[in-house]
Amino acid sequence: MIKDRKSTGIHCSRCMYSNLCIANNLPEGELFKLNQIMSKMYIFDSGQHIYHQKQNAKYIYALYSGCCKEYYIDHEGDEVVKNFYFPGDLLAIESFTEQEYHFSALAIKPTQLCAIPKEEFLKLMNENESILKRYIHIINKKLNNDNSIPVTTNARRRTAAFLLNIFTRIQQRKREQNYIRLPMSQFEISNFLGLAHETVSRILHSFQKNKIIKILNKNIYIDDIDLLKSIAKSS
Amino acid sequence: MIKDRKSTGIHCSRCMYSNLCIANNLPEGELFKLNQIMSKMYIFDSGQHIYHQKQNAKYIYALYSGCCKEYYIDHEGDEVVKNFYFPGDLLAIESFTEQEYHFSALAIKPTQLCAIPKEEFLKLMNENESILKRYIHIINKKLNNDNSIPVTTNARRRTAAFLLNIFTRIQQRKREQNYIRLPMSQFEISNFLGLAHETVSRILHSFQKNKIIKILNKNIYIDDIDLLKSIAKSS
DNA sequence: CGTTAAATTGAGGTCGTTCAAACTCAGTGG
DNA sequence: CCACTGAGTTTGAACGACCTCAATTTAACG
Repeated sequence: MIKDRKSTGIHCSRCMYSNLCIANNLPEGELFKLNQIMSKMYIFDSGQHIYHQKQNAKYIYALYSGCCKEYYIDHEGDEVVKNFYFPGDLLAIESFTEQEYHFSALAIKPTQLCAIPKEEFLKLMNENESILKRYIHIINKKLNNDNSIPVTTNARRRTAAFLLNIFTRIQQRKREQNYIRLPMSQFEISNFLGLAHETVSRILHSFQKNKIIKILNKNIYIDDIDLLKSIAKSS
Repeated sequence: MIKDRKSTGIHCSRCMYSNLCIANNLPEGELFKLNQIMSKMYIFDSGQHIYHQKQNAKYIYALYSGCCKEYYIDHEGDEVVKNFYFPGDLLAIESFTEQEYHFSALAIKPTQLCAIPKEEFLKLMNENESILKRYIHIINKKLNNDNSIPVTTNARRRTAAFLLNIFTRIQQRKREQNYIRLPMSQFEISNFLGLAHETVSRILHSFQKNKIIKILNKNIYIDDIDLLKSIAKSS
């Protein structure tokens, strides 16, 4: 569903997550111009697609609320999850200078997104130094973080790194919370980590046995974050 | 060693690889300004460092000739190779908005680099739309290519994908060449692919046995690129 | 030509996968 | 309110890919 952004009352200056997003630290004039070009909100239910691979890419998106997964289907027909996105994250920036979206994006929670028209945004960057700097900074962070889970390590380490990554990102958004309500299934986690879903299940339960985490339905409580960190680092 | 770039006679307008680099398709005025800020050439022998992790990051670099590896040392003290770079490639862009370099870079061939001062370059991007567009395009390509070898696949597939990647990049630079002179050791390849170096050796020789490649010292001849491609795709 | 690094080859062990089956839980309809 | 359903998860067992360790051969370079 598409809504007029202004009618929703949503504005970067009132957004809880603007500090994570493009709007962070922008001078008032640039913030105003940025909101001018973001005229639309896209709203999706769980299970709905934001966009499909190879679809014409007119927008990038700032996630306002909810959660998405970005994925593609490989040659064997298996899903490969490239990333998960939370409020304040930008979607589709890897397709910014491309005609078509590289991946597909799907809402795994009810999700609202601010649509950023690429043409107008490029012009804004050209004319506003703070927006340019901010955008390049965001791309650079993506360049560094997307590689944060090493190419190859054992499954325990990958899984620990994943939990920490999600936990950190949720902590940044909601303060003082020692548990994660994982929005994605273990199957999706396994497709993200490149592991069998049985392996993910086994490792989560071995973490629980070692009193590192506690699993209650989809809630995961972090009991020993230091141990989790040491597992994520060392082999 | 550092040289004055002008004195070397090097200029984007005469560079064989400018089409791969920032200079691609720039209007003359922007090309001129770009060359104005690139006042220095950095020259290294094999085995010398371009920069070290955590070193103050004043420049990004355009590789003019030679070859580099980008790497870091993990918590176990093992080398993790993030990428290899060829003429026309940009180094250190992931540190563009950071104080310090994220990784270390080392010449694995005698190498010349055009140093691009970050501050001046940012100003250029702000004032010149073509340079901005071009740079964002380059970052986006990096974002997409760095993830081109899937998180997890079997060693055969990774190795095939690696050979194709290197082969394609060398083909782009030197026309009509059905062999690769690999500038990096099998040990470095294994550190890039996240495999044991013995595994890399075994797989290369299994490719040779299957008449996909021919290995002569460090030269690798591609005899059946279609088969190599199909290995890189399917599991 | 000699020294050292790089590559090859083999054997054994381990981690993660695959296949199969059982279980849990939320949602649906009777 | 309860049985049924199906997706998601758990658990077990066996296999196989890749790693590790060790020994040897080959290539690189002063």
